Amino acid sequence: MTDKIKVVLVDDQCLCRQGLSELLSNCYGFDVLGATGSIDELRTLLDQKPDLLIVDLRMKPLDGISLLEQLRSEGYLTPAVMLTMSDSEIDLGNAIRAGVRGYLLKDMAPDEVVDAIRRVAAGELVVAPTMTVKMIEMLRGDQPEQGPKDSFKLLTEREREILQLLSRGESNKAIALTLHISYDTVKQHVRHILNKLNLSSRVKAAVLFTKEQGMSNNEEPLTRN
Amino acid sequence: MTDKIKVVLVDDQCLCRQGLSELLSNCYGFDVLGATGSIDELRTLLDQKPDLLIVDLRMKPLDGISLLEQLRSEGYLTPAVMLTMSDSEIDLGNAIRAGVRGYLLKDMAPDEVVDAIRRVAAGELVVAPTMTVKMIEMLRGDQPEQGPKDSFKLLTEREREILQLLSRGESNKAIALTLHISYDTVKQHVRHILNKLNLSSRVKAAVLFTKEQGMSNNEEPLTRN
DNA sequence: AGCTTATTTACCCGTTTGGGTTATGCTTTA
DNA sequence: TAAAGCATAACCCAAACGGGTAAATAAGCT
Repeated sequence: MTDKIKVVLVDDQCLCRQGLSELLSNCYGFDVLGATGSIDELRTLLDQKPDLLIVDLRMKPLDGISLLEQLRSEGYLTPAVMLTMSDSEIDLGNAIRAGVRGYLLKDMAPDEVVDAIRRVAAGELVVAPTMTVKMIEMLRGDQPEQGPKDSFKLLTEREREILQLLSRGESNKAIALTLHISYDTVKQHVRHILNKLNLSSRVKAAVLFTKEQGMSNNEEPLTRN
Repeated sequence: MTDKIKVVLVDDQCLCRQGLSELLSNCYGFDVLGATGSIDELRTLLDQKPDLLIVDLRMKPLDGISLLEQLRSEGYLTPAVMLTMSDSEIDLGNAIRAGVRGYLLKDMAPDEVVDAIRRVAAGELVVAPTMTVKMIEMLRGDQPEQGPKDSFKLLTEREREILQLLSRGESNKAIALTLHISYDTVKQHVRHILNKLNLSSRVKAAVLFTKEQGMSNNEEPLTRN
């Protein structure tokens, strides 16, 4: 008989943490070393050499993927499963590229989750059934995905216009003045941009856009203020 | 006898605006069409076809240079004088590149200012005496300036490290976690970065850095959250 | 005539930023 | 030894931002 599977849960939402912790603790074969939303606490838990990390994707201030990348860069290579609410293929892609061994959805049935985790621990690579469809679409090149360039096509003309100003470092208020529209409208556009590009801050949007734009146009320097 | 010089003052600080307005109004040969800190009001003033704009550099939300660029792009080519507190050679450089006909300092003696404005209106290109030194230094290549690449040399190693994370879209809190230092320390570093690069927002810093970095390293995609 | 999408505006709320200031160790340089 | 620079940290405050929600108008498609 194999040893119990030692898992550590990382989620900044206390409820999910506790829920899954309960669930796994009551299942045969699991040893929940700890459940935390704090990186520092996570580090101490890692000393107990878990077999598997179960990580939430959307966390503040550091999302699951960045967290994993950081741990990897520090030498912690413990396999990880992403457990998240997001059914976005973009998130899935990012997670896979970050090397997770599983991508599970929080709305899966409890036993499905447990089963999936068990399979990952056994070495399988498990993706939530709902997501496999999206994976196939991605691979089939339905939307070649990958290239963020394509993401920009999702934006409307106006949104691209705003993204451009945003990428020049202009504040929402400044953009409003420039385009002669209200501050609230700009905010709304920015919200849409962030949603469509699946980003969470204007800085990321600006950087992404800048990279894609290429340094083709190096005209005006960024000005103070 | 020539007509009076029709000037429009643009400054978001009411005091300076009024002060200069008073000053010029009491001088022979000036016709102050208006003094405003609002862009909309400025537009209506422009209908009176001023001969000269006197613009402050540091204004919120749109700085003087951006403002000028915007006006230029709309077809208003009225000559402009920059009147500012900043004795930074970087600001001077930006202003000159933006095509201002004069760069004056707010701490110049009143009659000097008036005189300088008169000369600009007459077609001269006037730079505050204090600043000419800096101009010469710039030209002499003391710091070849220009290339923002050089600006980064002003940053310490730590600051560059933080700028890099900042340019990945990480929040101050996330950077703090990543580097295992306090949130306040990160803020302090960011402040220094913005000061040294003469920028006013992390977005500008991120974009600048991204452009300089070149898209050489396209590894990790920006992740949600 | 309905339906969808794009654009616009507004309000509320909590978090993040930017700026000012102060201060303590540590290293390097004058 | 003194001065200067760096990394660290803390506190305060006002402004900006991100997210949720709602809604009005216009244009286009079915």
